[in-house]
Amino acid sequence: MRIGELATKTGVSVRALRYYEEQGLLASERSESGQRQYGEKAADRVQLIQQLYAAGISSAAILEMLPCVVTGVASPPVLAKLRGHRSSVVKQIEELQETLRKLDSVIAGAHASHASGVPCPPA
Amino acid sequence: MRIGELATKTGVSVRALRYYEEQGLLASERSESGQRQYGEKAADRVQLIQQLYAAGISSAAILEMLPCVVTGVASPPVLAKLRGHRSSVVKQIEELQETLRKLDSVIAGAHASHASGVPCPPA
DNA sequence: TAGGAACCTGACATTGACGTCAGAGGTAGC
DNA sequence: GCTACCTCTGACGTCAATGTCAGGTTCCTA
Repeated sequence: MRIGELATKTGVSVRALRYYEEQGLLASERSESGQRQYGEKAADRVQLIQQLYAAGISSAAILEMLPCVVTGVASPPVLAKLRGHRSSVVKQIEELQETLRKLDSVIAGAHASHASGVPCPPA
Repeated sequence: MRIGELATKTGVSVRALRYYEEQGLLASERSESGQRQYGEKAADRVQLIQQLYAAGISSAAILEMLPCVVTGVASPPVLAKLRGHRSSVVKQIEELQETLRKLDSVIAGAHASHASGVPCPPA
């Protein structure tokens, strides 16, 4: 498929896909005329990239670990980095859960101002 | 306390603290000579701000919701936004958990390349 | 009271992941 | 072959949260 189709299929912009290629994260064949051609696996890879981005992992780090993640095989040094990322992801999850608790407590107690008219009472 | 102490206490840079004030997120008293003075509650607020930042919430949105989070009281329109943020936080957590599973499967299967010598086998 | 550390404001620089635009060429239905 | 849409490269713009620097003031300790 061409880049536009991959973009709509994955919900990622054309610009972003070209950026991924620029960073070495996403490969493409080229047609006679120079247009990018993607296979079916490309969509999965794009979503994987997005997922790693969402975990706060930089494109350089993703580049390093991507083949390992895809194949499920990594050497010890890379493995150490993967473990580092793992623990940072765990930490992020914990922090988000804490944030969630705070938001919930606000939401739960918020009925108190139904009639106040001000968006937030003064702190 | 002065800004440097708050910075070391919270692990947030002096520049960031001034930025928070600029955005209206963090108030300070000023000494006779114009230096910022913070009370004890400031450290908690800074950590709360960081937490919300980490949840991907913009400074404008934080500004809007911060008094509510602090006081535990919000009006219906703000409440709706809080719910929106809540669900985005939930989604983030789910995505991170999925990422975690993938990282774990790589880490679990990675012994296979102990002797290979290459950081990552070709995809 | 001297001098270095900490603070002030203001402004420009940086980083990463894109957005956007220009100008040119490719593709596909009619 | 016309037309509308898609794609190409290259380059500059953006945005948010800082970093960093300059030039000056304030604080604290010996």
